[in-house]
Amino acid sequence: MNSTFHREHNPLIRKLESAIALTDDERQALLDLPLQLVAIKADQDIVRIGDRPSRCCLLLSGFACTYTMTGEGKRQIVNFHIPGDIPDLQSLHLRVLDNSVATIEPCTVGFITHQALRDLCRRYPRITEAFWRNTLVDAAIFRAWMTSIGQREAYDRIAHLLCELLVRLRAVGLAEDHTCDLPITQVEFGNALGITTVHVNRVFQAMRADGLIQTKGTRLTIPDWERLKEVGDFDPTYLHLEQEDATK
Amino acid sequence: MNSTFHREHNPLIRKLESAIALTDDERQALLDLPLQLVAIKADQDIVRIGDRPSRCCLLLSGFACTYTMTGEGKRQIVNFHIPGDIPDLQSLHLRVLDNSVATIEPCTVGFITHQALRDLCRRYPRITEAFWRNTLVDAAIFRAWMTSIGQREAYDRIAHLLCELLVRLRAVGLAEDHTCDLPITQVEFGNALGITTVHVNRVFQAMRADGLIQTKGTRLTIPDWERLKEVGDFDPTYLHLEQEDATK
DNA sequence: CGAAATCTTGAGTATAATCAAAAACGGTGG
DNA sequence: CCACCGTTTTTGATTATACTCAAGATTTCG
Repeated sequence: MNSTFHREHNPLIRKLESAIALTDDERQALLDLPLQLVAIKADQDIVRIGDRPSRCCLLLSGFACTYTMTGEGKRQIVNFHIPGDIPDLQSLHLRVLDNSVATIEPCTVGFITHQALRDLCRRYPRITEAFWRNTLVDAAIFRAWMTSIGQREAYDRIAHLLCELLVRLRAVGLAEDHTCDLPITQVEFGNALGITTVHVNRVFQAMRADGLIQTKGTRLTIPDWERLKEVGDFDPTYLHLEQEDATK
Repeated sequence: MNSTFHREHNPLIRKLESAIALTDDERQALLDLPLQLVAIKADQDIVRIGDRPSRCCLLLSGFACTYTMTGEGKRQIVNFHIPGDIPDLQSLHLRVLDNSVATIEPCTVGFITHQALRDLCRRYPRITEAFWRNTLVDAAIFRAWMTSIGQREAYDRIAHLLCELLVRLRAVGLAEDHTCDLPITQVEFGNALGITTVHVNRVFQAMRADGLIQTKGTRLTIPDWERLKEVGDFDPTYLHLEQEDATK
């Protein structure tokens, strides 16, 4: 549980390298980061709103999500997380968490102390920039989701989210060209898109009937990527993936 | 137009100081930042989606907003900006802008080159942190808006936004306890909240009838702050204002 | 195999959208 | 100071997307 496995840092390093070229020193410093590895069951909070954490969590395997709750008990998922993400990186500079992070399926996470991250940032300003940049891409995703939730009808909204997830998964090698494993339930899609589960279900059926998506179990296949992109009004610019091939 | 007026930096310095205590050196470095002052008319884009800017804009006076457009031409405002904000600070690390920024009323902005900001950050890591923190607070605002748009009905959504705006304006000295000047039209409220102008209007009337708000011209008065907070399910934590008095 | 979670279906309803047009407001210039 | 024009706000009638509630089917997993 408390051991440090350097190889586990790979998803993070891969993600940082997609934005900036790391020197050997910088890569080594990242590999030397002490990680506390923890396996977490499905549907468990990793961190909770109101916490004042002294560490961040690096998602190493599995899907997770960031969410908030209204006073009436309604849940809004504001982002999904895939391996390589640090869902609570903002806690490095914001004392109190204004959201919770939960697993969607069984996950392994690596906890990194703020102290270790601060030392790393102090020594390697380019790593600071890369981390900062990551939080800026998250913010861009928030803007895109807000636009979808505020302005698009449910059908297009779902199409947009599916496009985003496929592109993000491809960027970390977790999806083939037009198919991927999505452990997200219809309840969770509803929580993310601001629509009820019942309506998510009806829209999914319509999309299947229209030949836009195919599902078996958690496996999602996109028969016609161009058409899905068009329906979802999807422009991947906001994901700021520098290697363009991932977004095609 | 191209002159440098040190006194104009004040809104930025005030904002940074609300989060971290600046040393004299740091404050002086901020005062020495070269600013290109520009006056901009109402309803003009300051920067536009797709741009690859080489400078950021510091809002010195007036209201502005960040927005995106869907392919169908619908507009989503994702944030309002008040003096002291740097609406496009993310362009320092994300090459392409994925949103536009526009004035809402006549504004004065100060353009700061990326070069100058990078030099400043290199020399003063704590200023880097303060800037990073600012972008993290913006992201927190995005999360809060997403929750509102996705989960709250129009009436509560408007109440929540009015609470946020009043608290933010108080934090920069632009509002008294329970009243402020809001140059935001009902069209713009609709664009920000994901509801139509017609519906915004009907909800405003209901809120006036319920004694939740009073308006004359652009002047907004909140007769019962506690009740508005309750209706809007407003918890100011996400604004991460360290001086708590502003949020009461 | 069996319980729990997830997905699906149906009927009735509500919040908010749409479309169209009128009233009020705010600033400008004669 | 008042007339005028564009913007913003307001009103009305109709429609639609999505919600609610409730229950049944299916899948998943221990």
